[in-house]
Amino acid sequence: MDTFQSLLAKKLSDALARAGLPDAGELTQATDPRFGDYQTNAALVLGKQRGENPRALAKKIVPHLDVDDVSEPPAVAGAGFINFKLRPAAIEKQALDVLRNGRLGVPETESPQRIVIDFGSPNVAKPMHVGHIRSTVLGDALARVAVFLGHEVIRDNHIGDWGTQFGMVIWGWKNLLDRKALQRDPLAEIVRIYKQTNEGASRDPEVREAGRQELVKLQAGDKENTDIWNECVAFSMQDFERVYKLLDVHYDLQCGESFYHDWLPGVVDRLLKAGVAEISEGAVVVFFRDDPELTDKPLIIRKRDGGFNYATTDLATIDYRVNDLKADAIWYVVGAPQTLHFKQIFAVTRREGYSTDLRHIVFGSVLGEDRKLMKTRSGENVPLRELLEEACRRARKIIDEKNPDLGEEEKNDIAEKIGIGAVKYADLSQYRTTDYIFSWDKMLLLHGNTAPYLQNAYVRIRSIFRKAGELDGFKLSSLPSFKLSELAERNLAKRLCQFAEIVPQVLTGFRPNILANYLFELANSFHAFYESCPVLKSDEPARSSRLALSDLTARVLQRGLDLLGIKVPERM
RNA sequence: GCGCCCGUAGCUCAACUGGACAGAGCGUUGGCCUCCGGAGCCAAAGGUUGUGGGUUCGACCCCCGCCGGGCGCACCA
Repeated sequence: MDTFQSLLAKKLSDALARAGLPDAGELTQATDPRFGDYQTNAALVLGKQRGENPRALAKKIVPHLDVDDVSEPPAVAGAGFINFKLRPAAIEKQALDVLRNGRLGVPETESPQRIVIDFGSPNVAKPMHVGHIRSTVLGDALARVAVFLGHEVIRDNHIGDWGTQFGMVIWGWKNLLDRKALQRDPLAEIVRIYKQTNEGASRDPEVREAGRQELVKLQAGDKENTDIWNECVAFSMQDFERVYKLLDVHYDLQCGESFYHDWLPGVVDRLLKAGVAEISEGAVVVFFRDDPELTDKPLIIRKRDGGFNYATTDLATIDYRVNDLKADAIWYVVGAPQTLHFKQIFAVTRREGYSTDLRHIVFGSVLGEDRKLMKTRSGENVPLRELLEEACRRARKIIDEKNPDLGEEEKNDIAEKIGIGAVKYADLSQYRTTDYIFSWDKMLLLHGNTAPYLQNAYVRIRSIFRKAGELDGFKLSSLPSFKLSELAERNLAKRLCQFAEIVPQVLTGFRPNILANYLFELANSFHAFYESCPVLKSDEPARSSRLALSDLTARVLQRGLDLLGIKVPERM
């Protein structure tokens, strides 16, 4: 089905053709309600192209616009904008179409792709910390939106399970391990031995060398070291899984760096043979002499000592994703510090002739209240699991105050939905590339642009329907058409119709925050409607129409929040 | 030194990638509960978009120069 936007855009194209003008400009939601509901700058763009007066062009276009069924007569305004104001009858009809449409009117993409999304990527032998939250939450949301729009998505957790740190971990395991501590809290013990070994290595060259030897043995396939490595990976994965369960994040694939280990020599050989890479100062290096930005930034793919680094691994990973997984696109949801790295990697693959659509989706950092990278008091990274559990605890405390009569089990369930939702929403509602300051108080606020505010709007609607069921056994299947007599009703209905216009935009520019902002405005519109239009106490046909409007709001809220990976409670 | 990102109300952030008088929330001030959940609604005050130029019908957005902050630049991932 068409949205208002796509419908008006088509009608605009037709009108331009009839007026003997080329297609130009765009048709968008109005920037301000006083201009109407939709607007086009076609006349302005054409005016510039042809050196003609924009207002005169607009006046020439308007008579050719056949929009009588949806819009009041279009008006020329300002420098040459053409404004459209929707007719109430058109809103009623469109809202009904959306209500009956299983996808809430959201169109499927016309060019479905197979997309590998690389996000999360924690390191083994370290707990996940706040630094991982944006990648994980953002990547998951983008995956959900892409799936909903009809793409085939492979969520891949590129776990850091093969770094040089393993030499240290294995040496520590053999020399410092406390078995009892390992049983109590495996990951904490692994972190302890790693840190202690690291400190030892920085003082004592012999320890460092011993660690290096353990790494060499591991990479050569030594049985004992491989077993230790496997155990460390398994313990880490347990920690990750707990976090993923809390976050409701799931992967289709968890191919860590170790997965690509055997292919690295082949990658280097191939690039050497193809003349893409060359030997320089004993290392194998790719130079980008024709690229002014990278000309003085060579990429090492084999170190002087013969070892490979993560650039090599990333190249092998692209091979796998393109050749075996048949990816049309690969999205890397990875922090901004790696911008240069990905530019280099992408440049290499272009030189090799890959046509895959590679995107580095950067994001800003999570800062503490002091505007520095968020750390604990002692300067450590904040473990993600503890942060999430704290969010749930704080949510639980609020529920105890607001709604003490709920059962224990339900309270915990709600607390999890609110606490986790608040953390995710604080992240996703922000523009992707800006750093943001993590604040418990602001995040769990019950009003303002927060997850609890949106969840509350949903809960109020559910409450209406519980009551409706008690009163007269109301059933949604018997819905009549919309009758939107009040301004607040029409505003809400228009907003609901816009969901279909907003969702596809999330992927152009990878901006879940526009969906978050839309949902916030939707909740605003609903609350305004709720205040001024009684639902259950009104007479027919308004009553049924308002119930339908409420139902549709609940469904859009639920679906929209689901696309952000946020759950809604029935009560809170 | 070179490159990338950032600077918007007291605070935290938007602004649909060049559109109309730069919008929200928090906080502040003032209203609204005989009414479906007040975890709500309505309203007011608050701005030279870091700064100086430029491009054009039109600039928070693009270009150039400053100021201030963050990050990255050959063998860590």
